[in-house]
Amino acid sequence: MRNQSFPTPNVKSSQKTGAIHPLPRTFFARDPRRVARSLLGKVLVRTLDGARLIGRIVEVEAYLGQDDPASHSFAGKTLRNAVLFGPPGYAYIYFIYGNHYCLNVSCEPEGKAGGVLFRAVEPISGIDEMAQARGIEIRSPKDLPKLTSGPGRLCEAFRITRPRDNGCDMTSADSPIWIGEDGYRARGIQMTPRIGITKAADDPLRYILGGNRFVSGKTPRSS
DNA sequence: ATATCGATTATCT
DNA sequence: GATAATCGATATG
Repeated sequence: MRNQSFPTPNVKSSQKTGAIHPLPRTFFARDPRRVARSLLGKVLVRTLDGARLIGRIVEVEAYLGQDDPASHSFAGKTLRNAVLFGPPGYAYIYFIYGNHYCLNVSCEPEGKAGGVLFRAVEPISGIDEMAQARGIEIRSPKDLPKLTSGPGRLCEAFRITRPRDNGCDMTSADSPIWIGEDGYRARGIQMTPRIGITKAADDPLRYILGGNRFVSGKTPRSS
């Protein structure tokens, strides 16, 4: 049995994509809060083994660097977090809980730490490959969020690992992982506290497209 | 419906 | 030796 895309007679606007242009490095050379907000509605592009996986960014978190106790860069530069202190627009990938990888992009000018964590994307293209990478079967549209809703899930779906992908340039369409802009306009942006942290847990540094069903966490049900 | 828990390892104290 | 920017499974109301 193989996974199969189901027909999409009425494609939503968020799932359409025309020409995709990479974001310039200056986009990332800013405060992670502004980068995070600006990244909503952009697309994450993964090229691997001739396949192109695309997801629209619907949930991110800002990590501020040396002033932010929740940031990996809070205690200073180490081998692990070096990318966060380097130039903007590069992939910082870490391994967590003995199980999962998580993807960030470095922000701020070189020398100042900061990053944005990718928490969820809406699958746009390469759904069969994502399902295979996740080891799950998509039987209905209800199953789609299991592919990429959550930082560990999206890395598994896009086959992103630290040994292979840490430090890769995310501003070039020639990179295996990059971020692009396709004309889509984000709407309904909301801010909430970040997920899964114990320090600075109340700061509203999580940015989501409100109402988008691919945002991680419990799906709100109407009464 | 929510709550709790085990997996499994890089990194830092 | 303890912890962690998570996930999926299981238990319980």
